[in-house]
Amino acid sequence: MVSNTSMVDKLRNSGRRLTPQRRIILEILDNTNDHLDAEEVFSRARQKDSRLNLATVYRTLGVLKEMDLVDQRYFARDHKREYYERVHKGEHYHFTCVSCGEVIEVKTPRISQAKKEIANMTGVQFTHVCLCFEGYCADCSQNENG
Amino acid sequence: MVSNTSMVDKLRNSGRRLTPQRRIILEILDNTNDHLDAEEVFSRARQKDSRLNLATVYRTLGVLKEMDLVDQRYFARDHKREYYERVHKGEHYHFTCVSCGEVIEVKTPRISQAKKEIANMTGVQFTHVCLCFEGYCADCSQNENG
DNA sequence: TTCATTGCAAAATTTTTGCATACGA
DNA sequence: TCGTATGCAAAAATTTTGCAATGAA
Repeated sequence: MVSNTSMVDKLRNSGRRLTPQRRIILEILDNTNDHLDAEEVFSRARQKDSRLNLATVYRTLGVLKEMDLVDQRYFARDHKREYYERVHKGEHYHFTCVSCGEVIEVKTPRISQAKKEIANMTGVQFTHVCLCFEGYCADCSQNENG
Repeated sequence: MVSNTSMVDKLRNSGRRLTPQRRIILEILDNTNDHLDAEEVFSRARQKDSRLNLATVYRTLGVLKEMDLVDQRYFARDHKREYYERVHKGEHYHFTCVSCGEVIEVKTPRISQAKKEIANMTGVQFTHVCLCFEGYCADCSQNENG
């Protein structure tokens, strides 16, 4: 299953254990392009192990995030809910259509450019950027309004 | 009291009422440069009217946001908590120091540049961008690490 | 007078935590 | 074996909602 090996090693090398529950959650995240929230991960994981608990999902996602194996993001539509995705994709951001709810991944060099410039001018040092775009996707733009 | 008049007019013109509670909340937001969350607005408002309710604060902030009188933002430190500020400032974003918690306002043309480019390339139409920067401020950068 | 708004309390939502038990290394 | 991880249930934290009462226009 994909490059699970390195993930497994990372887990083990950090003194953590690879439990069946974690294996299930890792596999779910590895084999989807969707952006999942904890509840959705939970519901998919439950199909493989009906005793798996929501708290375990939260704890596992926390561990994976801490190890930089997954990114935790927010989307515009429901900003308070956390979504997770594997980190192997390059730098990218998300655009959420307020009409149909579609999430589009967008790439732009402007953000890291902004970071560099701000860092130079102010002396700050970035560790993280959280960015979400919101608006109408191309389809909804045409169909709904001008 | 600053440009309260226009705000008051806007409220009234939209068929809404200017209650004492709203007057208090408007005044608080108008006379501070701090970034306040609902709880903080509530606590300041309570000093002027001890019967004012937290639900009223949330409802009022919702109304003001809907009317574009205040911006609702998220900061890096506690991303789930909503903060509010008057909109009369120009386009700007926030950098939160993960070490000392300071919030710095930053300006950059790169974001609207990114929006234009993305819009041109994909046909999407932006309504909103939520962005927060996180890292070490200049002081903490020097004192803590390299 | 009328309908938007308030206060209050209760609910909703999402995430976290305590603790005894289970199990991976 | 030993300490990390799990399940469960209960708590936490933030925001929303129902409803009767209030009060701005």
